[in-house]
Amino acid sequence: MQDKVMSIGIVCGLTGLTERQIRYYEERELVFPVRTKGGARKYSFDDVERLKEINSKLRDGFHTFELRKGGRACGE
Amino acid sequence: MQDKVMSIGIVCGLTGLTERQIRYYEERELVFPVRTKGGARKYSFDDVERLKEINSKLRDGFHTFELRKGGRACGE
DNA sequence: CGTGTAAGGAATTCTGACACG
DNA sequence: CGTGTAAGGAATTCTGACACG
Repeated sequence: MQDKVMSIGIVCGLTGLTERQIRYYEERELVFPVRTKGGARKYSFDDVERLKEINSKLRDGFHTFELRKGGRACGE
Repeated sequence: MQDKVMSIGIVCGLTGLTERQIRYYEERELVFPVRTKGGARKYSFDDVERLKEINSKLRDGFHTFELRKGGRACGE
């Protein structure tokens, strides 16, 4: 489930998020897709779950920097 | 594992096969990827295993029509 | 802050065909 | 038969920016 094999389009379908949101969460260092030679992002099923949780927390009022893993104990 | 989420490029990487081989196996009705709106093939991890086995059998001397599942026992 | 969009480019995938045999 | 390749087109994804607030 940790195989980074899905392109962003499929992830949008599985999460209901837009490409913009998914790329932004990466910019904020909340998810870490791998890149193909061509530069395309590849995600795992675990990433999909993580993305759904991130968006859920944001809708609950959290901020991206509060969701960064490895940080201090926040909204877990 | 049956989620059809991988594009052919990733499948090539996971199986070691070429796009040509993968598309040919579909043409011979050995694997059944789903299609995105744009027409791109999407495969599952199960498909990846199946593809590796197909290629293995072919290298053992079998022919594509002999690898079709639900083959002759069906009797049309 | 988190997300939408238009813009142009680059990488990916598609189909049908010719080739070898 | 099973697979390679060149060809042109269509769909996908990328980045950086402007916008709202």
